[in-house]
Amino acid sequence: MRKKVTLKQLAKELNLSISTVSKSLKNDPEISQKTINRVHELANFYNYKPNALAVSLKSNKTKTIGIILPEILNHFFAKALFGIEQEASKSGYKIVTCITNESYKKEVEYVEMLNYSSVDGFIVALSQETQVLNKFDHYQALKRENVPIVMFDRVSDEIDCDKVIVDDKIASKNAIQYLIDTGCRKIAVITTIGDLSVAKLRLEGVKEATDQNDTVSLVELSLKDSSNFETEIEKFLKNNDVNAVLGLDETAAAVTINMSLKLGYKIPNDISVIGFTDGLLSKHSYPKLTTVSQHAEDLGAKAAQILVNQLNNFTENYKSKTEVVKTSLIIRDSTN
Amino acid sequence: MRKKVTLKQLAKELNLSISTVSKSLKNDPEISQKTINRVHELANFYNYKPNALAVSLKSNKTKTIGIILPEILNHFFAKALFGIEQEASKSGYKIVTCITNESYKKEVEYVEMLNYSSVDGFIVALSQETQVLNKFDHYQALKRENVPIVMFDRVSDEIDCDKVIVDDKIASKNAIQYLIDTGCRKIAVITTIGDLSVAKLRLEGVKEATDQNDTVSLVELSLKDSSNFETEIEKFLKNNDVNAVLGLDETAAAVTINMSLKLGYKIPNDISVIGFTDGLLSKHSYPKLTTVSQHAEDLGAKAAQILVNQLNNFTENYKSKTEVVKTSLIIRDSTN
DNA sequence: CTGTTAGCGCTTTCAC
DNA sequence: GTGAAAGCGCTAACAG
Repeated sequence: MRKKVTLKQLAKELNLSISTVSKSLKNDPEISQKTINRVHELANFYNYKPNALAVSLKSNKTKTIGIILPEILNHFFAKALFGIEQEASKSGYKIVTCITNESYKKEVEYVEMLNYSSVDGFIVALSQETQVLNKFDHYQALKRENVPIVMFDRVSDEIDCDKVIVDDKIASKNAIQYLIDTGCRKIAVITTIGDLSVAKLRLEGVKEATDQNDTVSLVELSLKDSSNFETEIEKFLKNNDVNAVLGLDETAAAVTINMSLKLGYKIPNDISVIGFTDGLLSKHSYPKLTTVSQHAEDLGAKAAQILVNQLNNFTENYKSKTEVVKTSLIIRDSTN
Repeated sequence: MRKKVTLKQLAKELNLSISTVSKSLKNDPEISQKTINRVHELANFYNYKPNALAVSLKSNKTKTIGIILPEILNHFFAKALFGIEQEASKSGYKIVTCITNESYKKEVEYVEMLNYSSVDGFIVALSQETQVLNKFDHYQALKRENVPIVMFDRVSDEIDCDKVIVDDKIASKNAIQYLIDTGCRKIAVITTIGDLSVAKLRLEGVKEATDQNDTVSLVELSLKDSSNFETEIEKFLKNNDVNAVLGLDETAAAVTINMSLKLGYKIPNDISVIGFTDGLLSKHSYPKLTTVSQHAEDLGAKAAQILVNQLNNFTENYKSKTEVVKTSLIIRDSTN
């Protein structure tokens, strides 16, 4: 078993002191060029790398970012994680990923654990339960210790930190407007995530669009986790003769498509469907689903960028901002 | 800015030595109950938690597992990651996730970085490029340092370590057999991942099944990353009058379904489709896709379990094993 | 029972 | 130019 080389061993072998070796490796001008060369040579030979743990203990920096996600099987968060990882690794940061499964308790545990593992900062998307309970002591604790936090997508006004969100309200307003413009008059809004902040914003956008237009009628269906989405949506579609559906989340949109097909409706001739989604569903579904793309990767990358920036230019009195990433309505032609 | 409390500060405030405080916190029987109580009280008051970095530096254990994944947008790996995270966190391990984007160079960099960050062990799925180049020095280096590695799904015979794989060969054999049993005689095999070890195994299974049955004819389509999958598959389906397709990966299967529908084929009446996939595609597609489920979560969980086990019972001479997780053919009735 | 000491691997100040 | 020494926060062997 070959162990990792330490400064001590290099020093011994070179008949130098540890501090001289350390300085040489940093090309400190104090040290003679000759010594520097000798040290580098041996260090290369042994493929010396400083022990990150020791460096961290000394510097109080770990070059590690803690990531708190509610889920990972949801493609939106997988994409966001990808964006985060790409951006973080560019700046030499590692990411420690924790998945709360939408549980408040797990979220608290993870935040504490990562904090005691001395991550340099956090990127967080709140769990559903946390948003419902509205309890954020675990983040306030971080703030007190001046640990930078960047929240994305699932955020809360009660925490003063940088945030990266999507323009949900405008996006859903635009989506509805698009449906209206293409001639839809009876529009349904279906969601399986009514509890979340994002769903509320999206609904506001819907209201704004329809309020300006009294020839349009609106029906809503909000499904709980416990219900059978397929059955409920099928029933809903049968009972409400709508000519368009806006799915506020990917599941709602996908199930709507499938149930429409099952009922023999032609898309988009009989019924138009738009979904909030970044998933494969929409990419590979047939007929193609028109979607509000949330640019999850950008969202994640942006969050990482902001955090890394903060970590690199630490300032005592920092004023936090909220960055809004624009969505886009991706219209996919189903005849293609 | 409130900083974290250290043993030193507790000791000072209690007029005790650091070591007495340290022992008290561990309820060392050497220490008087009274002292123990005093210490615990103050520690609770300050919400003391040992500095993980210092503990790691001392113990040479970080309670951290390095995860090397080729991608994360692929649902299979997202599920595997989920399984890993769940299992690891059960045992108090954190995971540091790195995504190679199928690049050999990035893989090497990440492995080295994580190793110098002193992760306790690795869970790896090889990148495509690494499998093609067949270069594994970065893992041999770990082996020399006795760092445990568990590989899953994308593995190599050239590295002696624990492996968790899926019974790809048997699975595809069974899938083909199922198609034959349900009356298919002209069967196509389509893949977009021809380079990977798993694809090769799956193809072997196909051959075994068809070799035993000379009334069955087989056509193959292997697509490169560069080609336009949709166009190619559509053309292929038009030119080959097959009555069944086995997609060796999710993309192949999904695109096949879509193109079949586009061409007006009824599934499964005109054409049967089975796909190797664990994705949402199959879950939400309509008509339902019959799939070979690779139990990605189980795969990840198993890998984590094996690694944690090794980490907890370190033995100098360990004989590595390969664990095979069974797939299952999930037959989804499209009329339902 | 409690305290002293050394050491994990590194950085950095201050002497020589 | 080089080295000794202190210290990051913790553990553990050893003394008292």
